Amino acid sequence: MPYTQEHKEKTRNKILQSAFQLFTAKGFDGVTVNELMKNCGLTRGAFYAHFSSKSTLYNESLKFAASSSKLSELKPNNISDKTWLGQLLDVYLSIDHVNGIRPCPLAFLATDIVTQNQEAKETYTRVYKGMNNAIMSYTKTFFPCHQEEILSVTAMIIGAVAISRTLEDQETAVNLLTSCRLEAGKILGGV
Amino acid sequence: MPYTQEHKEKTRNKILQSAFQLFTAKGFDGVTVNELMKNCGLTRGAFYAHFSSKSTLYNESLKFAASSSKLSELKPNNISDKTWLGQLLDVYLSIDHVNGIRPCPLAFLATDIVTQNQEAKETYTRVYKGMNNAIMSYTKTFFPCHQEEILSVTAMIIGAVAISRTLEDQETAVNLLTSCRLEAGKILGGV
DNA sequence: TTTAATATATGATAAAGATCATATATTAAA
DNA sequence: TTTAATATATGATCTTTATCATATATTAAA
Repeated sequence: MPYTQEHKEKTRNKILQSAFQLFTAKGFDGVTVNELMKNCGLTRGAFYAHFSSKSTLYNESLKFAASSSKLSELKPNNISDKTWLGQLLDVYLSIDHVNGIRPCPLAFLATDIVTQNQEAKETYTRVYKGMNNAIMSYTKTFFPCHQEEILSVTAMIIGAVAISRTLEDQETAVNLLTSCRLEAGKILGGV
Repeated sequence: MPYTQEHKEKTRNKILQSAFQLFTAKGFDGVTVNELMKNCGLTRGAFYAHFSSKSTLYNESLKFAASSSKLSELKPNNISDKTWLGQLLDVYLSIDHVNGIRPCPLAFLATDIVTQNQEAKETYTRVYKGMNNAIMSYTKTFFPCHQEEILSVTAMIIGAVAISRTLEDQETAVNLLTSCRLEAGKILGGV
C-alpha cells in the first residue's frame, strides 16, 4: 500500500486551510483550482482525488474553518470572562484581522456566500449563531445583557471588519475599528 | 442624424441602473454582459457602444447609484431631523432592503469590491464617508453625539443588512434587523 | 527488492464569457 | 423621400478555467 492514510489527510487539510485563506481573500470566483493547488505545492490534477468539485471545497473549507476556531472553546481558564471578552474584541477589531490574519468568515465571506449554494448559507448561519451564543455566554456572567444587545454588537463588529477591508485608506479603517471597539465595549457592560 | 442624443443617454442610464441591480444581487462575476443587456431589452453587441468594458461599467454603476441616492439631499422639509433619522433607520433595516429594494452598495458590495479595482474602493470610501456625515448632521441637531457613535451605528446597520442577506432563514434576519433598529436608535439619542 | 494500491502530474476537452468585426436597422435632417 | 450618421444585432475569436483521462511517482507491505 502506498502512502499512509495520514499523508492523505494532511494534504486534504492543507488544501482546506489554503482554500479558506484564498476564498476569504479573493472570493469564490477569484480563486482558481490551479492557483489553490500550487499554493499547496501541488498541481490541479491532484485536486479531484480529494474533492469532487470547487464548489464542494468551498463548503468544506468553510466548515473546516468554523470547526477549528470555535469561540466557545478557546477561552483559557486563568482569565475572567470579562477580560476574555475584551481580548476577543481587541483581536477581532484589529487591523491584522482586516488584513487577513485568521479571517472571520462572517465578515470576509458575507457577500460572497450570497451568490453561492444553499449549504454555504446554512453553515454561515450556524457560525453566526454560534458567535452570538458564545459572546452572550461570556457577557452574562458579569452583565445582565439582552439578546438585542448581543446581536447589535456582532453586527457592528462584523460590519466594521467587512467595511474596513473595502476602504481605500488604512487610516479611515483604523478610526472605524477603534470607534467600534469603544462602543461595543460600552454596550457589553463596560468591557 | 439618427436617434436623438436623449435616446442614447436613456439607454446608458437603463444599463447603469440594471447593472447596479444585478451587481448588488450577484456580484461582479455573477453577472454576464449578455444577461445584463438582455435585462435592458438589448443584446451584447450594443454594450460596447456605451462602455469600454464590464469593469468600467462596474465603477460607473456604483457612481451612478451613489449620486442618485444621496442621503444628504433626500430629507423632506416638513419633518424634523429626528423623525427623518428614525425613518432612515426603519427603511435601511427593513427586510425589503435586504431583499434588494434600493440596495445600499455599502452593505451589498462590501466583499465584492475588495476583489475589484482600486477605483471602486475609492468610490466605496466616498459613499461611506458621505453616509456618516449625513447621519452625523441629522443627529447633531437634537443630540450631542460623537464621531465614534456615528461610526459604530453605520457599521452596525451595514453589517446587519450584509449578514441578513447571507442568513438562510428570514426569521433570524428579522430578529437581527429589529435588534439593530432598537440599539442604533438608543445610541443616536433615542430615535 | 518487488509489487500493488493510490497519490500526483500532465495533457486534453469543453464550456463560458468578454470582446471584437461586421452587418443591419433606425431616424433626424436635407 | 432619401441619406448619412450611429445605435443595435449577429457571428466569430480568444482566453480562461473547471474537469476528465491517462501516465507517472511513491511507498507500505510482501
